[in-house]
Amino acid sequence: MEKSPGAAPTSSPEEEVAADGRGHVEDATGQKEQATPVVLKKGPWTAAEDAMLMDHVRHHGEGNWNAVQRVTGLLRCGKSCRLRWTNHLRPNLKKGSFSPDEELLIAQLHAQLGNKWARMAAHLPGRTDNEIKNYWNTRTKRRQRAGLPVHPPPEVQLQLALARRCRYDDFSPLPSPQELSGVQALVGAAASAGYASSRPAPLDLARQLTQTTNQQTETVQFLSPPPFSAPSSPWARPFARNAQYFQLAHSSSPVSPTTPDLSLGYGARSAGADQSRLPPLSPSPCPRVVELPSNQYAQPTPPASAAATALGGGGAALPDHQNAASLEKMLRELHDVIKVDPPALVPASGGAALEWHGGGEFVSGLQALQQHRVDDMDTLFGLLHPPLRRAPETVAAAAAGSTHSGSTSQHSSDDQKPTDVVGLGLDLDLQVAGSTVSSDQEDWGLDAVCQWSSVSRIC
DNA sequence: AAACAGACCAACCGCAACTAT
DNA sequence: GATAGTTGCGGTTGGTCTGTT
Repeated sequence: MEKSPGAAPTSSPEEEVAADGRGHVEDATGQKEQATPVVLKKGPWTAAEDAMLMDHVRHHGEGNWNAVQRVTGLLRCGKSCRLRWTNHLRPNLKKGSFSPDEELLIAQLHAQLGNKWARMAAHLPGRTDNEIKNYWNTRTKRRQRAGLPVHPPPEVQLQLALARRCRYDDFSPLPSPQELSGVQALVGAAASAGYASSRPAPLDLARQLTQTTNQQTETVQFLSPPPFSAPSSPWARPFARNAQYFQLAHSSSPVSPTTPDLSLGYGARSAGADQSRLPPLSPSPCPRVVELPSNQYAQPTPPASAAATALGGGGAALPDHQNAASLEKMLRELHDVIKVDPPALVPASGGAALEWHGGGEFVSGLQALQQHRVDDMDTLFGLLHPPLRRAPETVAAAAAGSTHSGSTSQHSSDDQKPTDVVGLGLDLDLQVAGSTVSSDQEDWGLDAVCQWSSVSRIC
């Protein structure tokens, strides 16, 4: 796909324009407006031109680009020479696709800086502003076409915040529920449109995951999107294309051995880039968090994901709704946006009510969680911003109501579940009917019929 | 196999800031 | 201080490639 810098010339004489660097160009008839114009070439550079430019820089150094034409006779304006050198010829340029780390960093930088490509490039050694700009624009376009927000989805923002906490002890604020309102908007739209049924998961995530990840303990991405997320959203499509980034990341990952856990469900394209020089802004592995059992995905859903799980985890038929198609699309996008994990854990006898009161605490419902998750959730909450920690009474309630004493390592995958609720700022009262949860984590919820009976409260 | 659409990339353009005269 | 020249930046365009219909 990538064109070589020295691609064969495609410019024809018609592509050449007369210019002396001060805007003297041919008129429509080809007549020169000046008597002695220098005809400067446009279009792709040839290998010979590259060689001339490189030779010039070698002998005269960078800068004074307008002199290149005078000194070497190269029929390119200074601007063009500078661009060519900067973007293609200068040493230490990193060619190839962006690594997941770089993509993460770009997303973060763009959220902070906006379209300041040059400043962003300063954080990405070997990358050019043009490269970053192109990268971002293609994704922006894609997302806009899909009617999705341009910036990373909420869980990515949360992920970034968590990564900072893990790696740099950075306790800057987590995304607020307000900042995460995009997800709620989708959920609310679904609710207000009367969507009260479940749909089949875009893909049978849990089953696939159960089959593919139960054998061994892997390093998994903390709060990562599900590995087989339906590629209906632009955030998820690249993920689907590069599933190796987003699934279980072995230490021997061919992609990014040093940064296996923070790849995102958006935009990853290729591997092999040097990961060793990440600037401080780049999130990176968080060993004390990411070493999770491989059955993480097969375990009960985070309360947070419960919202989306209710949409995607059930096996019932599509709703008989006149807008079912559009809703289906919307909900699928929602599913992608929040990167739903397998269906929610619920007590065998009924529904689990989980409430998140925007910036407050979990105040109810956690007793439905089982004992063996408590310690891990505590660990998780310890990573979060203090206001997001669980209320002590909730912890106690969860402990009291538990009947399991499974090992932490076995069930730490649940860490992320409550966090999802917190991070996504969802105020849910999710009821999952018709499902039972066995102690066997593989059984839960796949065939449940989920209902959004109280979803309107979100709005 | 052909047509089409989307993704990706290189390069150009215009403008603004900076520097030299 | 005014002007010209240079450099840097961001927006945009057009070509090529790839995947899909």
